[in-house]
Amino acid sequence: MAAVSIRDVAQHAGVSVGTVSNVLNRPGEVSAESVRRVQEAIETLGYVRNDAARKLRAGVSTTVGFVVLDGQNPFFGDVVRGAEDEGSKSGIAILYGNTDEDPKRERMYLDLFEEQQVRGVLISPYGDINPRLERLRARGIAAVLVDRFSGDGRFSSVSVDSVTGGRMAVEHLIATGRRRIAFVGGPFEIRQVTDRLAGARAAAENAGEHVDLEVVATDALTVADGAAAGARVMARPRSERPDAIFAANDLLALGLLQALTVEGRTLVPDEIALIGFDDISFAAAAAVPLSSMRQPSRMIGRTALRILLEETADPELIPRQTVFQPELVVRASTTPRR
Amino acid sequence: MAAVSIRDVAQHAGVSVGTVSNVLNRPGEVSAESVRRVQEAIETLGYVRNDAARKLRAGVSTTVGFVVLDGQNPFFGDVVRGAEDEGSKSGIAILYGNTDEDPKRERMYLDLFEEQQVRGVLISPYGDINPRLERLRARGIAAVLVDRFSGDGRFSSVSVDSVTGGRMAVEHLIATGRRRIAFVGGPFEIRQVTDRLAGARAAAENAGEHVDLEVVATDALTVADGAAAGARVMARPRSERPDAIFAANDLLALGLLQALTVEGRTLVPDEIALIGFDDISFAAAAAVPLSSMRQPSRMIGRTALRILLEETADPELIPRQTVFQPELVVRASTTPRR
DNA sequence: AAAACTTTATGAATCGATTCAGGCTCGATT
DNA sequence: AATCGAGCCTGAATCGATTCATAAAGTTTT
Repeated sequence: MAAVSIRDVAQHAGVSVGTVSNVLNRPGEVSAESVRRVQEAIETLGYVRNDAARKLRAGVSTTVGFVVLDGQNPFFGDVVRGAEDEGSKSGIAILYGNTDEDPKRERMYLDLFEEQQVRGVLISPYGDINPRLERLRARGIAAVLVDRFSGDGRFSSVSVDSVTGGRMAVEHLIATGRRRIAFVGGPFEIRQVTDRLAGARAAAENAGEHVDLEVVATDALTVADGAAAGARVMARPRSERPDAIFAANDLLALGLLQALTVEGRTLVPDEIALIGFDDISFAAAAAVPLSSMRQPSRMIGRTALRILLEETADPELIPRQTVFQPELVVRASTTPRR
Repeated sequence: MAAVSIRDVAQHAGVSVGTVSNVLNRPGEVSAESVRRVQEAIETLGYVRNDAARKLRAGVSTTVGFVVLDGQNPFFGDVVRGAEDEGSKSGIAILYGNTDEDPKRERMYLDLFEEQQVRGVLISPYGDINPRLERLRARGIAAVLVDRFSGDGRFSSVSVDSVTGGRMAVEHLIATGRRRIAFVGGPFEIRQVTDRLAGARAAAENAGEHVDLEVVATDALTVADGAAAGARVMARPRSERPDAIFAANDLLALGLLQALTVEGRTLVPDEIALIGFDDISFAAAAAVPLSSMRQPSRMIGRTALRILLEETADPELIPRQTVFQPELVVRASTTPRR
């Protein structure tokens, strides 16, 4: 418990505590000699700033909270990594919370972050979270929505156009000759899921000819749920199966891929084409390399954190919506071997 | 900035600040009436405890730092998730830092966590980190090594027996008839890598007959490095290639799997058997389902956090090493189709 | 040489929760 | 009636960094 405080440093350097604080925070206003002496004292005593005291007095925090929908999903791993990179430029650390699509956990983490008085919150929300975020804002804690468009414009957001992404995915399936398409995804409390489905519907309706679009609902966006959905599809007689599946994310798609096999032979892509969403790094390495809608995940994280810091620096800023466009990545899972 | 402090609550409830604090921290010593009034005041004013002030005065923190070697690796995602689960039981949040095998970043995060005066630190270290951790300990911050055995017993650790894992993996390769084995992994600053190699060497030496074991070094444990290593192997004449590869982790193995193809046909497992380490959830969904050494990743995280909390509660505790055994998971990548 | 600035340093007040020595009430004990 | 103790409450002191009004020293201007 060798608690070395700023007072000890001041004493050792033969200056006042105010001067030490100035060396730490605005070295320009201190003489070179004092800076040298203080720095030497810091060195020899092994002084480390007490962030709690700093936060208490100055009201500034060096942590940002990040509430993530699904920590297991490499997509969010990449997003967090982007935020982390951007944060480390300015000494910001990430307080991390994984909700696993559970509103209770979501609330818990927001409470925790409020107690911590984080500088701001990045959140990929489950359901409607605005009232809770408004309250944080009233306390001076900004929030930026990640991977979710802020419909009412009350908060800044960084997202990918999921509707367009859904449309592009299904257009691709139609272009490669598929007509009986299934959308696999859920729960529908997650906005990205409904958006991707909406885009898929639009594509099906605007196709020149008739296209079936059925919805296979899942409880969560995981590999296991994908496999379960795939098993349900496989349980049907062959003629009633879709000839293409658009999965709401790559985890579901990888699960589906595992399930869509008969006697060791996969039905993908010949009988059933399969496309996912996110283009996580494992999509390319899948049993059948997976076509997917790529999101610039790392850039989403970087951008979200940058906007958050800008907004906390200047609270006058008006919320702004940043929307990236997804990119179609075609691989074997939608390319029939002739 | 409606900063509601304990003072406001006290005033509203008509009691002193001391009483409010007591209601918050030891409600048993306060009359039922006071508890009621204070709670009502907290409710109506929307009071939230200021963790910075609490930390400053009481010296207790509700955050734990977690320094992770590679945030992109789903294995660590699982470990973090385990720690998070265990922490949320007692209102502990995770401050997250990803070093990406960079000692500078590792130091940066430890500095940051020290400033934050976290309750303790979980770390999967790169290279030798003991002196730095000793310093944290002197400051009252405990540390538990994750996924790394603490050789000198100075700190508690939770890990998997990597030597045994390496041995089991190579024994499996030998048992399925392979004799020219390559170990792909690096950098050797990472203890797990050297341990797995040591295990592999032991297996090769103790095999009844002669077994070749070559080492193909990589710069990092990523899919990209695995692919690069695979390309180097493929550049050799066919007769000089190994007939089995043990990759230091699954990311490398997945990269290798991508590289080990000739004209669209994979050499795995017929010409080259391939086994990884970690059994991340994507191993099963790979192009050729990947054999791997499974680690109980989530349990590692839970256990590490539990031990950390126990140690911070009672500093007298002696460091202890928890070692789980890995489990061989055989899939197609080491099972030759006859 | 006096006046007017600059530059730099000082140290007390402050942030909000916790702690703890001391005080008050009221019923029980002597 | 005096004393004691239990139960509860009070409020000042405290944690460590920052801030800011004030002062001291040094430099330039008149």
